Amino acid sequence: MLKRTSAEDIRRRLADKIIKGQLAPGTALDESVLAAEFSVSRTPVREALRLLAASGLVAQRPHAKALVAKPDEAELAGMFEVMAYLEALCAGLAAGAMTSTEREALDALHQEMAGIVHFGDTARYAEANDQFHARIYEGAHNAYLYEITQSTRQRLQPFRRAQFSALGRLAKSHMEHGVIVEAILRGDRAEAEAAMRRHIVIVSDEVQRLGHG
Amino acid sequence: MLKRTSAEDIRRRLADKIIKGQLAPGTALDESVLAAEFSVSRTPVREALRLLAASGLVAQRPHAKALVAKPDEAELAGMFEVMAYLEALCAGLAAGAMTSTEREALDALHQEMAGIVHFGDTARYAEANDQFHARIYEGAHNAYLYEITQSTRQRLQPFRRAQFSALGRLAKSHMEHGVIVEAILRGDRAEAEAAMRRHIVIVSDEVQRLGHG
DNA sequence: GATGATTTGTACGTATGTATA
DNA sequence: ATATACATACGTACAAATCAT
Repeated sequence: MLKRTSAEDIRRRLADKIIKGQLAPGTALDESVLAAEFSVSRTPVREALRLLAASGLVAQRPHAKALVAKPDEAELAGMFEVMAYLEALCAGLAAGAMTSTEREALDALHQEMAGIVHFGDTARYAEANDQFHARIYEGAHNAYLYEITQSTRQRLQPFRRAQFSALGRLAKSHMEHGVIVEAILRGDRAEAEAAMRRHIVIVSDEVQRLGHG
Repeated sequence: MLKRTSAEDIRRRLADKIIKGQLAPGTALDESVLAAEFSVSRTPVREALRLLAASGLVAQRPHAKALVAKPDEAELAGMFEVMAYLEALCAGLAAGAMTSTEREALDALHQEMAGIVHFGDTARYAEANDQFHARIYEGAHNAYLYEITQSTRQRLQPFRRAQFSALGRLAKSHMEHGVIVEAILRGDRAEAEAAMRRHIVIVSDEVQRLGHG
């Protein structure tokens, strides 16, 4: 899927900015401005915006400026609900399908994250957390499931950014991971699924609580 | 999401052709040829192809012609696995969330399909079948779930086309639907989920059996 | 393996539709 | 409400890269 085109490059850079919160939901994306910013013509910018719209990060209407997607409360709740189910499915399948190498790598990463928690490095934890979940998605050994789960995660990322700032959330998150890892390592599909589901529901609740406050 | 642009129009028409099998998996899509066919320039055609690539119906590589997507056996199996899970999730949620109006409409459609089965009209049944499943997706009252389930269904459509040609499949399909409808009508989430899952697994097996020859 | 024909990728200009004064 | 300004949608020309020969 790698495309060495300017359009693909711009797509990736814009997606990064949206995911990292440098472009807040609701922000207007002017083609000419972006073209100047990236030193290209409007054509590849247009194509990048189209792709972002297709993946749901951007909302487009004919003849109107593209906006960074801004789902309302209900839409967000629905997406988090689906996210919980998808991640749970990944964890359950991973418990049954992961190779021993993958299981060891997951366990190693989990141990490593204990150290990050200890130092309270939220930025590094957030990064490792993405990797942790990605490894479980991969572990399900289902390319399509990986694709849609990762895509859903990306789409929700702008709204989960501050989650680890909450007091004690880092340590709790790591403990929840521990239950998931244990279940996956012993091949307990049902418990892996249930534990992941609980984990994501907690994250969703936390995020939506913060969103309201 | 409605776009009155030539690009969106072309996207829809191409998607239709792919879904209906008029453009077989693996077929090359030449931008200039399509432009001539639709009496427009290459620009809107390119954008349509980009959107189709994003939704997974076509595969694009830089500087190479776009091809109608042709997943291999393993990818197809993975997609069907996810499909079963997503549809089951929809059915389960629908059992709990549908309004009485929606329940009645679903039941009415199911009854109507009994007549279609009786006449053995496979084309009409296929159409009604899409509607049947779509109503259940809607009934889950989750816009995002609707979106990805429908998208997955579309992506699989080219590979499920001949399913109702199999002897007796029409009647069996309708019976399986009956179990699902009954569970949804009485609000039995677990059974609705399980019944839908069984239904999709049967369809998947049937399709993949036919695919092998 | 190199070269030419063909096709995609990008730039830019015009037309069309939207939004604001 | 009408008109003006402005951004997007589309068409066309050229550049770059692929793949067939």
